[in-house]
Amino acid sequence: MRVENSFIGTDGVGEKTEQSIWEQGVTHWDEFEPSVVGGQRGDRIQQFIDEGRDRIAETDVTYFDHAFPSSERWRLYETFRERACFFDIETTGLDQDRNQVTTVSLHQGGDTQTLIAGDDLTAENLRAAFDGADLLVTFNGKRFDVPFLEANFDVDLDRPHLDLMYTCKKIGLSGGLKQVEQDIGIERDRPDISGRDAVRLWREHEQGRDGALETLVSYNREDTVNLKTLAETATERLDERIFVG
DNA sequence: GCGTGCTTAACAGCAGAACC
DNA sequence: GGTTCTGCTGTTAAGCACGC
Repeated sequence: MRVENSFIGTDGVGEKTEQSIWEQGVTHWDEFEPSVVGGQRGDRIQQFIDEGRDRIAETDVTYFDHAFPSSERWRLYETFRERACFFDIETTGLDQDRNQVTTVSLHQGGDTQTLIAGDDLTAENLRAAFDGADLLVTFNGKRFDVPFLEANFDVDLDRPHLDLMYTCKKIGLSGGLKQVEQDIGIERDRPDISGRDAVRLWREHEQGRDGALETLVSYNREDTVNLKTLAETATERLDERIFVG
C-alpha cells in the first residue's frame, strides 16, 4: 500500500471511515470525490490529498510521518522505500553510558557500508552516512540503536523511523530479530552467532585474534541487509490484511 | 433545529518486549 | 540486566451526518 491509498492522514478520519471509503470502491486519491463521505470531512480529505501530492513530489516523508498514526507508519515504506536507510549497530553491552558502539552497518540504495570503531566510526562519518536517509528502518532501533548512537556521538537521528519490531508484532511475529527472520524463512550464513557473540568477537579483535573482526562485520552486515527483506515481507502481509484494494 | 448514533481524538495507566 | 517506547484498553468529550 502506498500513501496515495491512505485517507487516515486526514484529521477526523480514522480506521473505520477509511475502511468505509475503500469499501465504496475508492482506493486511491485519484478516485476520491468529497461526496463519498460528505460535508466538511470530504473537504478535509480533499485538502489532505492536494497537500499530500505536493509533499510526495518533495519527498517529504516527515509530513506523512506526522499525519499518520504511529501504528500506520508502515504505510510510508512502499512510497519512500528508495529513501529508506536500514541500519544496525553492534556494541560492547546494553548500557549506552558505559558501553561503546563497535560497528554500524547501513544499507541504502542497494549498497551496504560498515563503520568500525577505532577506524572510520566517527560522528562526522555517521552524519555523512545518514545524510539523505529520509526514512530509517531498524529492529527495535527506537529503543536501542538510535539512543545508543545519539548518546555516543554528536548525531541527530530525529527523523521518520519505521521500527520493524512493532510492524512484525502487528502480523503476529514476535521473539527478536533472529526468531522473526526464521519465522518468515530468511536464512543466515552464520545462524549460530548472537548479539552476545558480537561482544565476544570485539574483545577477541582487541586481543588481536585474526578473523574476529571480519566475522563481527559480516554478522552486522547480515543483520542490516536482512532488515530489507523483513520490511518487504511485513508490509506486504499488512497490506493483504487491511487494504481493500 | 433537534435528537440519535457513529466516529475520532485525547488522555491515562499498565504491561510487554527486545536490544547487545 | 537497564531501559523505555509502543500498543492496548478504557474513559470521556466533541464533532459530524442523517432523518425527522
